[in-house]
Amino acid sequence: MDNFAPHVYPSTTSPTAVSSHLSLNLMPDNYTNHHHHQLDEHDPINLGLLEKNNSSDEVGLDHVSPTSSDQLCNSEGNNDLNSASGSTGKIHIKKGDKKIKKPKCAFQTRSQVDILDDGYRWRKYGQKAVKNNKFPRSYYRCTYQGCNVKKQVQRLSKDEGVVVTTYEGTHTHPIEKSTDNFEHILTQMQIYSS
DNA sequence: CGCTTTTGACCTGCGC
DNA sequence: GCGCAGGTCAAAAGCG
Repeated sequence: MDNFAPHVYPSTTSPTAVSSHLSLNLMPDNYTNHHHHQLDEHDPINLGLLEKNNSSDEVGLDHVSPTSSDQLCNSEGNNDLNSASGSTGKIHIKKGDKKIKKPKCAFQTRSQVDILDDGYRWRKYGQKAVKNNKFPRSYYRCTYQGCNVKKQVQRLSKDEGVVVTTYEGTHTHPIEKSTDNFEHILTQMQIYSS
């Protein structure tokens, strides 16, 4: 994993705040109208998430205190979502090509359900067992034509109630469902967490 | 029938 | 160079 660590945004105990974070970060850059404070790398709480030199080379998510419930986002890098593996076949990145970093955001939420309806349509394309985690990590891709946004969903083994969703890239299209769905998400979260 | 999920194989990068 | 771990592909199965 030579990926840069995603920024993990603080998911809060307040569902409303979670909602706002989701709606903010799931929108493509050009849909983002407002800014909020992103935790920087000097934040001691997030160092564990941002540093890669841990015993586990996971993004460090397992090292996060579940109660801290963080949200990380790396918005630097290139937004060229089609460059990773443009054509079919097993070619991922051509040898010699410059590695292009995509923006990555990770959300840590406390929920019984792994898949949060964020308004986009996703197709699962893989699942892998993760070291030091008894739960597998699932890989999803946005099904919108031409949109190469990916996300990973993983449950923490240290706290089964915590789900980490990592978004990679930015959507090239508007959200497909009403953002009212966030209300539903939050309702679900509240139901399950009670 | 078309779309999604499952799952094993394959590829790549990194550390030793 | 080798082994490990993460990420992706693609065929088959499942489902509405």
